[in-house]
Amino acid sequence: MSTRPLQDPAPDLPPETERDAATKAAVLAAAERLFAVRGLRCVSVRDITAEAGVNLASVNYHFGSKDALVFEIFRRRTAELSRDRARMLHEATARHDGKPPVREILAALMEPPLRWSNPAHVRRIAMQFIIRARSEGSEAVREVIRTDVSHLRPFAEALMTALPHLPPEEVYWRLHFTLGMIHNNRFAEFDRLHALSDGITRESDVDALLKRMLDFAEAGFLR
Amino acid sequence: MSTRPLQDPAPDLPPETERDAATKAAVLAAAERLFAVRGLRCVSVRDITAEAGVNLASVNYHFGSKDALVFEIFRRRTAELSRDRARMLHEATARHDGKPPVREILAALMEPPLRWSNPAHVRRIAMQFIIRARSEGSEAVREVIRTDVSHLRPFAEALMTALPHLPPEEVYWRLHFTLGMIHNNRFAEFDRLHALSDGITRESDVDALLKRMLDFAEAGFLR
DNA sequence: TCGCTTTCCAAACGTTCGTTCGAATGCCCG
DNA sequence: CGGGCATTCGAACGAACGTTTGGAAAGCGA
Repeated sequence: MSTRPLQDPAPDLPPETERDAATKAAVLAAAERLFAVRGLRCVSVRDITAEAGVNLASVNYHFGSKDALVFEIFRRRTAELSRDRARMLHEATARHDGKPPVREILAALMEPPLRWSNPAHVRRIAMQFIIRARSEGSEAVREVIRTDVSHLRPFAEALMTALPHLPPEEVYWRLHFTLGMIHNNRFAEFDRLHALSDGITRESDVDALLKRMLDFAEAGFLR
Repeated sequence: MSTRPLQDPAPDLPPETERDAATKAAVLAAAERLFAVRGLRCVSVRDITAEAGVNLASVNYHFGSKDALVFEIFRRRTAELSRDRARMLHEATARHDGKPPVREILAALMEPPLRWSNPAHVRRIAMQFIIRARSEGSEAVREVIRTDVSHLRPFAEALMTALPHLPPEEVYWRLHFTLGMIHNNRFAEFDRLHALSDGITRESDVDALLKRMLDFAEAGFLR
């Protein structure tokens, strides 16, 4: 941890090994926020630098290109999310002598992104950005999503340990279905659900939603 | 069925009440194909008109704008998909004296988009376009997705009839999870699953995938 | 203070895009 | 045959974009 001053708009984005670079921090924070709210396509480099109060050329100077900036934020945030998930899985593993039950494995997968999505959470914007980048990102982003599955491996293995009678192929498919459930928690989908149910579904209750998702997915795994 | 000539590149897109308008048909077919393959953003009006062999101004003349063209294709295709689903639900309802079991309701929801995705299916490109438009579409497209839930109503009601003991709220949420599973069947997600499982998962087997999805979702509903 | 490197800045560049316009063309009906 | 209308065409417009550039400013070790 370097001697970085506590700044309000960008409290934690650029920790790494950089020396100072307040400009870089401002760009990262502004870009993440704007991308999360408006979408990657509808935010220009000019919007970002204006919001951050820095020069137009800053993005290309510090990050190389707009796509590289998106990639950088995406890399940082997904790494952090994966760390949260891995920590929860690790704790569950420790609690159950190396063999956590299915429900706790699934909870480690679901809870971090769900908590991040909570309006009160510090990572709410970050979560929204991740969701945006997943579907609107450049080829490089999609490449990472497609090929980097290292963070999912421990979950697949834990599930196979918890379900030794189940063929691995089956475990992988059900994990795929579960990820689909998780990735579907976007604003537009919640709105649609809200319209369908005439408003009786309230996604703001994170704990209730988590319980529901766990019930559904656990039943699918254990059936 | 009108006396429409069998034309190769656009066999069925523009049936409606138009008189001739081969140009419109060519634009629709070319646009759908290009959008599906490259994405909405990476296809210009020039690409479309060049592919269709028509003048650049044709898109704006016949459809008003590029976004309106996207919306038109999306509207046609989703309407057709909804018709397929409704037909399956109707048949299931008829088979079971007005009270189809959960599994058949879910099958009516899952099977059409899954079949369309099959490489051999006529609607493969259309399905890929729908998926693209769902995430990359304009505000108008997203508005329709968010607010038009009329096609889902019969499914929600059928599920509530099949599960009278379950609170409606619970039914809506589980339907939401099921839709998440369905929407997650994109190329990128299959590739990721492929990478994670070292290639033992083969999404090309539609029937096996459908059975797996039904097993998973049915267990979640009946648990 | 000097010299060097890093960072910042204003301005512009060059490209791509969706859209528009006016004339030309084809087509149908009287 | 001819007038009227829908369609097609080539061409250009104007705006928005990501990126580049060359010089000014600032940080910093010696």
